[in-house]
Amino acid sequence: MAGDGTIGKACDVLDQVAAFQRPVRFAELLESSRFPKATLYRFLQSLTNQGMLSYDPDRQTYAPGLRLVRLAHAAWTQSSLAPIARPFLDTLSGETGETVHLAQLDSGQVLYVDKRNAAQPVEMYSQAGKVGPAYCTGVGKAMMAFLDEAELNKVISQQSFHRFTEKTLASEAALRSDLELIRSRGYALDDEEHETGIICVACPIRTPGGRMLGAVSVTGSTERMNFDQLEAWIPRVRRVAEQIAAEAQAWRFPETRPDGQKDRIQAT
Amino acid sequence: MAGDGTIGKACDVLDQVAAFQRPVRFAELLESSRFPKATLYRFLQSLTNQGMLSYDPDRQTYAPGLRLVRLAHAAWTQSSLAPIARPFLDTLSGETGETVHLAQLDSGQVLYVDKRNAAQPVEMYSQAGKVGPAYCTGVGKAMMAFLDEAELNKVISQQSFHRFTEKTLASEAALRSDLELIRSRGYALDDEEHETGIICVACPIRTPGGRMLGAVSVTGSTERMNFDQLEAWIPRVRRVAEQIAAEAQAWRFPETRPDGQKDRIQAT
DNA sequence: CATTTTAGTTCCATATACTGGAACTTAGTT
DNA sequence: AACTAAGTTCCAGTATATGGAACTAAAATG
Repeated sequence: MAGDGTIGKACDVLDQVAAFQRPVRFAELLESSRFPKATLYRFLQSLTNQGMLSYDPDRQTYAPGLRLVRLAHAAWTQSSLAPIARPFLDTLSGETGETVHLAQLDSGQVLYVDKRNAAQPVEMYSQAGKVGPAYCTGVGKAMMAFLDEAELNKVISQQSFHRFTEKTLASEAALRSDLELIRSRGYALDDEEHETGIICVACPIRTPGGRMLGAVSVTGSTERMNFDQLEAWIPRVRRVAEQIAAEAQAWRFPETRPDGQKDRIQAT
Repeated sequence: MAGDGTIGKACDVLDQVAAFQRPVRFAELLESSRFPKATLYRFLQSLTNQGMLSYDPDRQTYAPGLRLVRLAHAAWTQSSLAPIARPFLDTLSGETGETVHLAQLDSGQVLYVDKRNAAQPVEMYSQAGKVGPAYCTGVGKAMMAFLDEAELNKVISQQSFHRFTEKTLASEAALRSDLELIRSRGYALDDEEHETGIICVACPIRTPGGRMLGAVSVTGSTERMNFDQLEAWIPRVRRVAEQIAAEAQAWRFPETRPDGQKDRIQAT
C-alpha cells in the first residue's frame, strides 16, 4: 500500500473503518492507524463531510457512508462481470440447483460480485460485495492459477495463509503446487479448505487472449453430496465461464492484446 | 460542493466518472472537469492505483472500480437501514403483493437501499445503490417533509426540478406546498410525477426523537390499480416505518437527543 | 464534590506534496 | 512524411496538508 499521496491515505482510512465491521470510535481508529491524531481527525472530518463515512453523533462512531453505496452501484454496473454474467448464472443455477458464485480479484482478495442461491431468494448486498480469502476458496485458486508470474507473486504476498480448517492449504508451497494442478486441468476444487462441510468446483473466466477476468463456482455441502457428483458439473461450469468470457470480450475488451505490453497496473 | 481539500476533489472526480454511466475517456472527463489536465490526470492515476477506479488499457477508459463494491458492502451493512428493515419489508411485500422500496437521502437524492419485487426475484445491486430524484418520488417527498428547515433548504437547493411528466411538481413552490400537506397527514403520494403510469404511497421513517432516517414505499401501476386501493395500504406502510424506526433506535441511536444540539453535518 | 484521567477538538508554524503551465511523447490522420 | 490530437511527464512556485502541543469536554475516580 502506501503511496498515492493524500488519496492513498484517505483510501487507507476508509479501508480501516470498513475493516472494523461495526461503527468505530475515533480512539480505536487512532490506535490502529499510522497517522497522528490531528491528521486522522482531519481525514475523518473530510470523509464524513463527503458522505464517504457516516458519523453517529450520539455514539461518536464512524462507519462507511452511503455515498459509497451510490458509487458502488455504478462500479458494479460498469466494471464488474455481473451484468454480463447474469443470464448465464441463472442458467447454471437452474441446471445444478446448487449455489453459484461469480467472483473477481480485488486487492488479492476474492470479491463476490454476484450469487445465485437455488434454495432461498437472493440475498442482496449481503453477498455481492462480500470478500473472502483467495488461497483457500475455489474461485480464488481458479483465478490465481491463471495470473502471470508477476501478478501471482503480488497476490500471493497478500495472502494470510490462516488455517481455517485442517484441510486448508496454509503455505505458499502447498498453494503453488495446487495452482499447478489447477492450471493443467483447467478447474479448481475447494475441499473444505475454507469451511468444514463446504466443497466447490470453480472455473476461471479468461478471454481468448488469456486475460484472467474472474471465476464461477458451484458450491455444495458434504452432507448432501460428494466430489463425484460435484465434478460432474464441471463441463457446464466451464461452458458458462467461456460464455461469460466471450460476452465480456465483445462488450468490454474488444481488441485483445495477446502481446504483453505495458499495462497500467489495474486494481489487483 | 467544493471544500475538503484533496479528498473533496478526489470524490468529485469519482462522482464525475460515475455520472457518465459508462466507461469514459480522459478527454471527456477533462472537458467536464473543473481541473486542469495535469491535475485531473494525477487524480485519475491515484484513484486507479487505489482501485477506486478501474482503467481499461485497450479502450483507454475509466470506470468506477471494484474497491468501491467492497467498501459499499460494509456501508450497506453498517450505515443503511436495510439490514434492520429486511424482515419488515418482507412482510409488507408479502401482504401487499406490490413492489416495496426502502430509501435514504444522500446528497439531496433518493438512494434506494433495498427493494422487494413481489413478482420476480430480487435484483441485486441493480436496484440497491440506484438513485432517483427526491422532489418527484414518494420516498423523496416523504423524507423531505420531515427535515428541519436548514436541511430542507439545502436539499431543495440540490433539486433539478426537471419536468419528467406533466404531473411533475416542477417548482420549489409547488413542492413546498405538497410537503406541507405530507407533513400534516404523515404520508406522501407520488401521482405519476416521475414516471407515467407509476403511482406510490410512502411513509417517512422517523425516530421517536424526530430524527428522519429514511422512507418506505409501496408502488403500483395505474394499469392494475388506483389510489383508493393504494391508500388502503397506508396504515401498514406506516406501521412498518414505525417498526423500522424502533429497531433502528435500539440498534443505532440508543440515547435520543430531543434537543437540537450541535450535530456534525451528516451526509445529506 | 473535587480531582484526575481520558477522549476529542483546535491551533499554528513548518515543510511537504499538490498545482498547472508548458513541453514532450505517442498514436492516429491527412 | 507532415500534421493533428490525445495522453503523459516535468518542474518551479506555492497552496495545503501536517502533527506536536495546547486546549476543552466529559467520564472515571477518590
